[in-house]
Amino acid sequence: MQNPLGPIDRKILRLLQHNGDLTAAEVAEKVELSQSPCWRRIHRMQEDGLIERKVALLNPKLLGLSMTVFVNIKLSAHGRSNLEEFEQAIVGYPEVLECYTMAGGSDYLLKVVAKDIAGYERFLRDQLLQRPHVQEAHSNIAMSEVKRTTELPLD
Amino acid sequence: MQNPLGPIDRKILRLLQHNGDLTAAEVAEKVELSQSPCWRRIHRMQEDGLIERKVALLNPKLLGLSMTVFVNIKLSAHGRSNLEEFEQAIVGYPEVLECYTMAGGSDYLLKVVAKDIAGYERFLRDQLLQRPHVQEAHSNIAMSEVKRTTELPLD
DNA sequence: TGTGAAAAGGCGCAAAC
DNA sequence: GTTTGCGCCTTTTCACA
Repeated sequence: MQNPLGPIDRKILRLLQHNGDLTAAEVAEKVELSQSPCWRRIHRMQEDGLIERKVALLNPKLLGLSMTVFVNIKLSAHGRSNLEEFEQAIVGYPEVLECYTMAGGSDYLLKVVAKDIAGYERFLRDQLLQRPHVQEAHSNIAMSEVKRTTELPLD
Repeated sequence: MQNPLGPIDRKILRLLQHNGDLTAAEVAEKVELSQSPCWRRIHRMQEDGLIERKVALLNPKLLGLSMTVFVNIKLSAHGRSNLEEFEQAIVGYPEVLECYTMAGGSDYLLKVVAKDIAGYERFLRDQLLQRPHVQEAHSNIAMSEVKRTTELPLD
């Protein structure tokens, strides 16, 4: 892997993380390069894992997923196996989009989506709170979305 | 727009939000359909906005973005224009990936990425805290990532 | 690294059934 | 929804500066 990312590569990445449908030729045009080297750069960055994959982004509202909730979880037992078991379960829940271990007050922060309050409560009551060693779960409900992007800063 | 999403469409979406490189033919094969109707379904869902767009997902670690911070913001003045001005600024910051208005304690929740503590502090001190009417900013630092996906639940 | 060209096959898209 | 087909375009490679 060839690390120090040049300005051209940055530009390519910026384009691609905004529109994954762009072909090598289209990208080449926008970065003022010819096809081949542009294609090679893209290809290399994919192999390096810098470009992880391409995905289709869906519209949550149109799918009826109008709720986003951030949940702070605290466990009552912090043995290695307890943590691992909890984390594995989390990965398996499709309604949990993100999960981080946190410094400070709570052990985990989860980002959860649901259709509505009822749907969220069902997930909370029947799934999350049923897990062993879950001591606290503080739900913070998002009322509206100001910004949501997958584009990382490239400066 | 043709609303009640059938099980085949769901399956298509599930595939596409996992791998956006799949061609209509490949999707068709996996959902046991022939090319054309599959292509038409995908095309329709794009026009309907259900499939918003395709993007390349980059690896934050390899870009040196090893920090994720969730920031709770409280404003001191909640006039319409203050809120709008703040939100516009937020949208303009590339290091802010997500921002929601929250029910409860704080006004906004931001998800911010940075290279390291120093980089984050610079953003906090020089950008966020410099904005008018920002009263409080509580930073919650993510230590490790258990799960991170853009795939929405489709059940 | 860059440029230009070229082969081959795949893909989008539409028509007819 | 199916099968068929056309033609463009994309990807991928090579020789060369």
